[in-house]
Amino acid sequence: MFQFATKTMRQKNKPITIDGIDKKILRKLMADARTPILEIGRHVGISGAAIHQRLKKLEKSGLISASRCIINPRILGYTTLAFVGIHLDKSMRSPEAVKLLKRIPEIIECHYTTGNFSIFTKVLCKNNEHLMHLLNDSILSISGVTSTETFISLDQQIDRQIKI
Amino acid sequence: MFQFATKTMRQKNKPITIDGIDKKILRKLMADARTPILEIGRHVGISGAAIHQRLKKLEKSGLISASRCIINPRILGYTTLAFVGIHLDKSMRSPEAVKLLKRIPEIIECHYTTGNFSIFTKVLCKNNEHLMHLLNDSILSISGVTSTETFISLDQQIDRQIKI
DNA sequence: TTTGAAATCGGTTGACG
DNA sequence: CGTCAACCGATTTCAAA
Repeated sequence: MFQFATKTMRQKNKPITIDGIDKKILRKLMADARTPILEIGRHVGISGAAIHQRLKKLEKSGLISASRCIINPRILGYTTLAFVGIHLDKSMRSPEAVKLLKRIPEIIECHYTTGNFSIFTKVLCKNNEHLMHLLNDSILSISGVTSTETFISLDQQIDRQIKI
Repeated sequence: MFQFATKTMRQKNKPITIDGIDKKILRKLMADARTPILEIGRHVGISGAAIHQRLKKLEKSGLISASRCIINPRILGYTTLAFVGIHLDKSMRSPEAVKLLKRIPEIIECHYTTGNFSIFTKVLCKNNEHLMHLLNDSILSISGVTSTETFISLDQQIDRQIKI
């Protein structure tokens, strides 16, 4: 099976230009990472060997950065998705805070941001009570975190990658 | 090759309990969706056929919802990631706005949220100038959108799925 | 870049413990 | 749930166009 290189295996990225065939390959694999190379080949009208080579090129360029199976958190009882903006005391060094945030499994994204917050996170909880404990017991207990603002996702209407 | 079922093929989700072997399978596939079933089998110490059966179970449960290859937008020149909160006029029906937002390819996430915004989005742009045009020409030009607030991601420190 | 062929390996199924 | 065996299809490599 064609397998994408891991980070440590990967060489320095090469500049790349992608054509229509590359786009078709990417679209197929963005929809289903396990689409067989031969099936892609039949779809775009060239041989599997050619798809294989193009895939190696796309991978070396860094454009394909990973392939993941996507877990539906609802099935595990995680039904609350929220965004949490974090205000840090100006005496607090952000990297320290982020180091501690990385240990909190409910935090699935964390960004340094411009605007009203020092740090902006996306979190996944079982329910609102779980979210409350996450805020009070985990996030607000980090020294330097002065306050948070929470935006609970009531319904996600769009979830997609960059358009190819 | 093992391929995950598409949405239309999938049956109604069944309740599920997952054990340690299931967790190992999931972790492998979350890291690389193209890991061969036989390799997973060698890793956890059971046959490929058994892994195959478990995978079908995990898929039917809905826990594995997709498998995607992940594109690195930077390679295509998209270097600006931002969160944009949107305020809607109370006369505007949100579904209308969302319908229009879906047509904007730079918007990769869109949520109805609690808190200060009607709608909260995640957007991907080539640079700050592109972001400015997205805000002024695309988002703010939607009728009912009264104002936006932008949080540009300066650096993403965490990006992961739910912990299994 | 693409191809076809050859060799190797993986996915899938069914019968059975 | 698990194995094994058998079949079929996919991946990978390479010489050649």
